[in-house]
Amino acid sequence: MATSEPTPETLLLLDGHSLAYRAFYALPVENFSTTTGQHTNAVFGFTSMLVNVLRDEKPSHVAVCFDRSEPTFRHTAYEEYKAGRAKTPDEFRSQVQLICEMLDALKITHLSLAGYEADDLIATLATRASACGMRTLIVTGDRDAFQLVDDRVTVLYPVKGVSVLARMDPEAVTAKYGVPPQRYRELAALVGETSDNLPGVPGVGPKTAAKWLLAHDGLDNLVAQVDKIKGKAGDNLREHLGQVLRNQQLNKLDCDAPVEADPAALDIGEWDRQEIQALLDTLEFRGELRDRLFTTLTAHAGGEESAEAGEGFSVELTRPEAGGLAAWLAGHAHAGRTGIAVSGRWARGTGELTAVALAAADGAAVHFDPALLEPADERAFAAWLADEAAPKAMHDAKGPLQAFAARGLALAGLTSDTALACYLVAPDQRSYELGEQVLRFLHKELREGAEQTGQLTLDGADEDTAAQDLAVRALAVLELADALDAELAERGADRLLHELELPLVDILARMERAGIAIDHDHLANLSASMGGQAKQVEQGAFDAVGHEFNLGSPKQVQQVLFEELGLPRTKRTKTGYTTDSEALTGLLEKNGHPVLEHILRWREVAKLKSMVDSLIPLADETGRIHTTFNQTVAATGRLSSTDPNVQNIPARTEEGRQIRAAFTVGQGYDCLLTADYSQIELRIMAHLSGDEQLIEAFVSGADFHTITAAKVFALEPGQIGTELRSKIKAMNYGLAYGLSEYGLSQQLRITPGEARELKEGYFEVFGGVRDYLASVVADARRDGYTSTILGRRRYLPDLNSDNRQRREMAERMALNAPIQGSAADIIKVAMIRIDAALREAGLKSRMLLQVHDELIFEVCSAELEQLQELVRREMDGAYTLRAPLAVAMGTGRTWYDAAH
DNA sequence: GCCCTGACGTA
DNA sequence: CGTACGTCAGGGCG
Repeated sequence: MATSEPTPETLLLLDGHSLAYRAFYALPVENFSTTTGQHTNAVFGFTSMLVNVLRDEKPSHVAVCFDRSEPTFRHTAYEEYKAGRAKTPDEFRSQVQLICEMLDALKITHLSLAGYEADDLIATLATRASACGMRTLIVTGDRDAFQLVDDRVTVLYPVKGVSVLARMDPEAVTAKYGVPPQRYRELAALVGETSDNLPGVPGVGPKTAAKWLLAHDGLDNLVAQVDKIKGKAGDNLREHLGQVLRNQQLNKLDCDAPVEADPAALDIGEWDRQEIQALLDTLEFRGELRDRLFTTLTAHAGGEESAEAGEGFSVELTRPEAGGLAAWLAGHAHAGRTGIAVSGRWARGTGELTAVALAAADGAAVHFDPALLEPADERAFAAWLADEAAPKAMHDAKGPLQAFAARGLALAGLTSDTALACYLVAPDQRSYELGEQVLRFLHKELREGAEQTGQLTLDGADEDTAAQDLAVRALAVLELADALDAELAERGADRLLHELELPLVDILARMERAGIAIDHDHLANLSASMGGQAKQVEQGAFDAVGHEFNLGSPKQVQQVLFEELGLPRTKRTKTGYTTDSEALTGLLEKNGHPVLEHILRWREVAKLKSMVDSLIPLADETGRIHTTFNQTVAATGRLSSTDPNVQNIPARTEEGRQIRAAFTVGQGYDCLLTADYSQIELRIMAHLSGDEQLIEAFVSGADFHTITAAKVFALEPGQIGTELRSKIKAMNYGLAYGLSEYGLSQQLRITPGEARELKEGYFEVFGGVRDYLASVVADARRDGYTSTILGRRRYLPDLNSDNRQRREMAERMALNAPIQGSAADIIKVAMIRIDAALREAGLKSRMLLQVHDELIFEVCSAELEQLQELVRREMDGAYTLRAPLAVAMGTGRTWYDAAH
């Protein structure tokens, strides 16, 4: 297909089911599934065909027609119509809904009509379009549509996979079938259609049928002269004549179906890029797949996103001589905001710069190596960079900030970080790569020079290209920042960026730079002792089964447990049967095979040992480790931590907690202080629900789970034993996660009926919580997103999925996101307040780590009391909840000792 | 070497 | 069939 000129007034009609079915069988389903098990091969294939046709044919009007489940006149006329068809696979049916969502997002009309097949709707619309002078293109895998082909109507028929379409115009139909399109129905009636359960004349294929139709000038005459047909085929024709006439009646498409839509009204609307992004996210179309789809969509679909060639970023790049940078800064970098892009490396609280590009609002750009600057330029750059009054934009600034800091440069005046802004707009994305966001929000391609020329160049030219690319990135960041400011203002998230996430960037950078001291000897001792235990336990496992095997291999463990020892099979996983600790503990209780204990114990020790061993080499020359906090990965608004992850250091068991004893106070300081919010998520749930009983339980100040249990069971708090308390504790926490009755019953080892009673009893007392939780989901379903107390949104399009698994998953996310997200908001506010207060007070003590609801400080003992008072004040005051925030603190030489 | 899976650590 | 993460080891693929 090579049509490239736009053809005005072309109507594109697609047969939704037919094409989706093609895609479903053409694309291997195992390559197209989401983590929730939703298959997406049909969605992908259909969308891919759609965008290809949009790109190649540039229609002015589009509609997609779908079949309905109700019987049609064909079923009434012939009971066996389409009988014997294999039942539509479930994996297919759930995808049709997704295709409709995709079409909704693309603002493409889709329609269906009870009693009619998609083909009839297509025939009707095509007929109407012809009548008003439009051309029609029909994309379908159903050959019946060939009867519609004429000078104005063309069928595009998929011949291979989802990418090759045959263009069936009158000539092509005639060439393929030997009869013109208007005779195609007659041919099909003779030959039959297996998929519709319409048998034809035995022994008669398209060749014979065409020969007959040509020789007798059509089916009517053929029927009239049926006695003259010779041979076995002739006998068969006479014998099956009724069937042929019936086929002809049934394969006629209805050109006058009561379709409301008018072809002229099917023009392509402006589509919503947020919606498309969100949908591509939930479909988990990523990597090459997503790029291809989205690039095709953005570049060619009729929406607002066309990235037009040659309309990219034009920069006036200068590479300053000595003294030139100072002059450039004076001339360009004060009036408006300046975009900054850097290249270099950064990790673990430090980094190095290899190049910096600055782009000013006037299109002027400058590129330089900060290591090669003249002293005057260096001073000018440092002063400008640290100037709060010179506004700047960067994309993912924290890493570059570390690299600046390593050169002694400080950055102030950051008025946008475009990665953070994108995160606030769409927190569910897995990547915020600059090029993607530029395409999405600016509808431009961030073409890198190397890609553009596609050839190897000499070193000097490479350098120029790299400089040009970096300057383009700086300009792109600048433009993106403006676009995102508007985007954020629209959804009321501008304060979230400017007052929360942006101020946090530098705080996190300093926490990363500070790192935390590690007691190497303690870790080495732990490693040795755990290594010894692991060996011993491993040997015990070998003795118990009579041979060696790899305890770290779930596959080998399955082999040993279920095949060799014949233990009862556990819950299925994708590839076999689970050997997780819950399942093995269950087996142990039932069966008690000694190897089970060894496996469980070995896993415990091996896990801890590997954590210890991974920490040791991360210490720098001063014995501190420096995590990296990621501010844009958790969809709820939390931070995450990597290399190492300091947010999953063991706390549950005494043995695990020993690792915390290796996190210790460093030189120049006297102890660590930990401060955490007690039950912050439950307090938020109480606050958001406004449930007076739950709020009262917190205000009373006594043990929360005991008080709530007393209320539920109508007892005195003193009468609540551990069992009742733990039941209600599970309820309290479960609610915030969207726990089901089944899940609750599993956890408490009670029957689902008892879990139901427990839940009902709970809601009798805490009805406000029930109402709140219900309204969260209902509101989110209506609005498309949830919100935290500070207005942080999470978009959950799956709330309207017709796939139960996906929908229920989205409902649990909707229940949890405002609670977990509000907690994240609050501790971020607290960190900013604490940081400001520390500076204000001129304290040397400093914040080192954040673990979701806990902050860890390194303290000078002379400042301890002042610090405690300050931290408590700022954490308590971070937000006013109706169930007031409560902070618990502890101090000690190590993280272990500072527990409280 | 890369990617996925299962398992498991935290809040 | 309870949310949010990151890491590790094994194992399949190229």
